[in-house]
Amino acid sequence: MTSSIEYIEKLRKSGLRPTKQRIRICEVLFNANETFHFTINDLIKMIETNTNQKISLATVYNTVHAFEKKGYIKEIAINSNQTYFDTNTSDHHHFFDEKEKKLIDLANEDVEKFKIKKSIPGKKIKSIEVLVKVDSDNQS
Amino acid sequence: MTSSIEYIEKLRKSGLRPTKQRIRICEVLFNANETFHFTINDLIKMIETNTNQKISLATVYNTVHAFEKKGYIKEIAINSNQTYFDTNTSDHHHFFDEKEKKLIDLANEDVEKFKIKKSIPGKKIKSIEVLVKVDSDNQS
DNA sequence: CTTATAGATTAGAATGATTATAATATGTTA
DNA sequence: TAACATATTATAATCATTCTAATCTATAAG
Repeated sequence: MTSSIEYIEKLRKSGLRPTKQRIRICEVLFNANETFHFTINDLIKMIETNTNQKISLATVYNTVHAFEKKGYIKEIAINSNQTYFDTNTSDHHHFFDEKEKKLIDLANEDVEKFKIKKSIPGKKIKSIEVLVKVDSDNQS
Repeated sequence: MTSSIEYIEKLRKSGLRPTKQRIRICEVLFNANETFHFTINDLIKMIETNTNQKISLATVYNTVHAFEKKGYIKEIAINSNQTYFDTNTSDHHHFFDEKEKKLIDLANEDVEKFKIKKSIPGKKIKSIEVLVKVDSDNQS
């Protein structure tokens, strides 16, 4: 459990005004014991849990994008009609079950190190993401 | 250049009726010298080039999904508001320039082989996709 | 060659995530 | 405390994608 005072500090330090809404979103995202994946909709449901405070949809989008820009959360590259985010900002990868639309962390240590042997002139690598799509074992 | 007769065969063989629209889409997708990446919108523009034939948006979506299911094209896992497809169905990876929304092929040979050291009970691996996000060299 | 019909195409409406707008509220600095 | 830049909000707008249900067509059977 991190107190809201620390979130206020955190927000201020990165140039984001510590508003009620942002602090609440910090609590929801960063008080959990483990990191997790979420969509905007998931987040809204979590925000509304144990609170009668409601946060406008627009604010949730704005805040999530602001947090992403500051590196507090990461967007995950998958094909889905909804955007998935991850509170685990460390370097790691994912399994994705397309049927259940479920993401599972794949630690960096669980992927053998590999190098990209090609480069693009004028461009530099920002990130490398491995997405392992999985399917149920029992094929019908 | 593949003649439309071959596309008719190809479609019939996979249980898809060879309609004017599907044949035209085959021509656009598979007559090119090199494989390429496209969105539905790109495809519509290509279809309308050099032809006065118009294909309904719904048909383009239906056909693209049918072709994907048959394995003629592949969907690429990236974060974008639009879905990207690839006429290169072989095992390979991608660079992605988020600013320019541009995909570049990354051949399998250009990625060092690596193993996934973790598995998920009851699930089996369907595909492994590496996405290398790139950025302009000259940072402002 | 006709006909019957399952499957395909179509225009347009519906959906749903995301973004824009512009009015109101609030944190911060002087 | 005032002034102002920034944030929040409800709502509308956007835009890709999917749905609908009417019309059309490839094809298999007679």
